[in-house]
Amino acid sequence: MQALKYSRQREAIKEFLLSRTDHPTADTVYTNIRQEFPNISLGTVYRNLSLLADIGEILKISTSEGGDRFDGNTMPHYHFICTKCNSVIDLDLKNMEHINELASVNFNGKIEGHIAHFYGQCEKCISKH
Amino acid sequence: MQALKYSRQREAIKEFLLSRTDHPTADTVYTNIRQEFPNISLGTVYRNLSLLADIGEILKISTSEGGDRFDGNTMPHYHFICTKCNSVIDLDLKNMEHINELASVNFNGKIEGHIAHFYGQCEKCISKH
DNA sequence: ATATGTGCAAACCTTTTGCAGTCAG
DNA sequence: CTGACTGCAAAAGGTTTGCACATAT
Repeated sequence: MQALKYSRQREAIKEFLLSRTDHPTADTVYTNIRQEFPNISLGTVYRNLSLLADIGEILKISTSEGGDRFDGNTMPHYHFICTKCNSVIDLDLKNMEHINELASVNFNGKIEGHIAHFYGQCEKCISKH
Repeated sequence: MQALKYSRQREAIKEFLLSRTDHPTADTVYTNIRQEFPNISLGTVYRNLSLLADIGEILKISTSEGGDRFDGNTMPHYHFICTKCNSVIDLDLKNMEHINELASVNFNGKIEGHIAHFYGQCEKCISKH
């Protein structure tokens, strides 16, 4: 078991994510945190993002394009990902726990959860036409 | 526009995927195709997998653990991913197009589709306890 | 003939890790 | 004091790409 000591870097990363709703990448976190901690290393950013995601204080969002995104909002919710600009936007969609049961029909394993991402074009990209 | 010429390598890759239901990685495809084409390169495998996915003849499944998986079954369907062994299994779950409309409520972009992956433990990993 | 496909190898991008030193409890 | 955390740099893992040659049409 790991004892978890305080670290200013970790707090700053968490604070930063709470201040944003645009689901930054690890590199974006790194670039921004460096304004406060010029010597922080990318490795430390990754280690803390992993740790925070493991203990449930942030969410890690795996995307097909580019790197993973991180979310300071840990309330269960779904994401929209723009296929043009790759921006990740929160959706106002209630949790769909029931689809786990639908998926369990005729399946001989144990389904414990799901992720769902919605794709299309975001408002900005539509208007850029 | 690209003219698309026949290639034995590409056909072999497509055939291989059609013969499997376990959603192999690019590297698994490479290893197996090499039995028929000992000199094929990994680059060629990636190029053809991308091309086939682009023209809709195979599906590319992005996972959070390890590399992408590929599926010769292009019928719309959902996948279960085991959190222990990372195996990817087809689910017998009818298409849930309607959740796109649910997600569109209060959203100012255009939702064109979704992906959903279910997580948990597969039958084999449960019995390995 | 010529555009597309291939093999090879190098490059790329994101993420992880080993190490020696630093810091919190 | 001790284990957790850090910066650094190297390495890992998966994927893409530039090039010269081969092949399909």
